[in-house]
Amino acid sequence: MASKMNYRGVMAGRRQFDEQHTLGRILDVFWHQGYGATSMQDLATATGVQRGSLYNAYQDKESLFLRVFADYADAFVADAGTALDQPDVRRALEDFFDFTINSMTRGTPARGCLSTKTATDTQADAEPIRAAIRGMLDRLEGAMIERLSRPDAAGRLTVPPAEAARVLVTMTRGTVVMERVYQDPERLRATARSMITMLLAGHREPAVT
Amino acid sequence: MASKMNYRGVMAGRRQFDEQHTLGRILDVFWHQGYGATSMQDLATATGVQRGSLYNAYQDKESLFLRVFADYADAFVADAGTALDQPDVRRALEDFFDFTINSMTRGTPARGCLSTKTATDTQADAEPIRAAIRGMLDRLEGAMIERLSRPDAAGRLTVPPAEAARVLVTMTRGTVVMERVYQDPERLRATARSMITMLLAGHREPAVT
DNA sequence: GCAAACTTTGACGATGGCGTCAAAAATGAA
DNA sequence: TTCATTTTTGACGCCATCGTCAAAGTTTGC
Repeated sequence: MASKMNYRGVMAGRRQFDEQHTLGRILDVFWHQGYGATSMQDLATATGVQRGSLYNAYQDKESLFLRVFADYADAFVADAGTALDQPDVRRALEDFFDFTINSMTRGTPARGCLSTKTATDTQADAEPIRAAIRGMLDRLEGAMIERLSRPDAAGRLTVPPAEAARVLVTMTRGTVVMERVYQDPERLRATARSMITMLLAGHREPAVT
Repeated sequence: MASKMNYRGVMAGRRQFDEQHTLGRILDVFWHQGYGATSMQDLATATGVQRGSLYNAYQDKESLFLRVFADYADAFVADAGTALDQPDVRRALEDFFDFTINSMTRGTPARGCLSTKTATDTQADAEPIRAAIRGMLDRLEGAMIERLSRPDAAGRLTVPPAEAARVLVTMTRGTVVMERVYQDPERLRATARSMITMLLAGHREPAVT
């Protein structure tokens, strides 16, 4: 039952580390430091798992990144979809931007946005990584199109839903960059509100309840 | 007159390299590789100037970056201002986005946007660097506010000039990220046109001549 | 109970980065 | 002419990273 250790303190045979916990830590390190600036040693230190064990379990840094990025992307898209699922369009879009802004300003120092950091990281230009980011943004755009196509939104937009969705997704990427530069969440929210006003400037603005 | 070489091939006494040419090369390397991923050795190799000479002339990597970034920012803001200086607002904004898109898609592979790469580079988080980026974006925003405040624009905007300027600058940053991910300049231009339509959706759209 | 498969560990050599330094030589001012 | 200044060069020591590997031990299946 109880694991024994050999003369070097080695326990072996089955995986010794809690995978969920370890992957969570690893996501955190990538998120804060960025893909390119993170070494396998950084991950080993942060998790308490030896470098060799990580190589053994996950092949290499790229595979490990893709593994944790998938979890990150799933959670992000799901939460964004939840935020968008509001009866009032303006409210839905505000919640959407609030979610993205809160996500990137969390942590000390603020961790920023993993997908954007990775997208602009010259050391993360492998095709599988870029494909993963594309996949996430495509899903995000899809969720946005769905929301903007609902009856309550359609008549109020200054451009068609598909165009609007692309603008909004692009805008969230810009917001991420501005966060890095100005470190001012309130400023980001204000800019997001301006964006929403532009989008909904078209027609019949309902009274705010 | 003619420089002589010592037994090691050394020429010394005055600066041996063409500073303009060297700084141009260095800007290019930073632009393509990003600040964090660029080593002093990379710069030495790219310019043909020895590592020690670069240290001697420019102190360290950060100072060198700030030096070439200043030139880059000056040129970028000036060219953006030129693009904005069109009689028709829509045309001005289209030219503005065309300029930024052309700037980032130039080169093979496309070099992207230096300020955005740097803003999201975790290894470029020193305050002087962040201040330099802020300075450039502030100037860009200023030029945009100026253009949007002209009589021909004021009446057509769906939000006030200062708000619109901030949205548009943020949008250019987002465009940069989308370029990295999708590598499709035409897509970027289409998104920019949608953005402009949203902004100008307010009132009296003049006939296109 | 035995053998095969798996995990952990520490070490290996190669590579490359960093910032510094002294030697060598050319320049320009006194 | 002389001498202080400047520039270039190659080498220095230190440290981190990389991917791999064999040894050791545990677990599982037979």
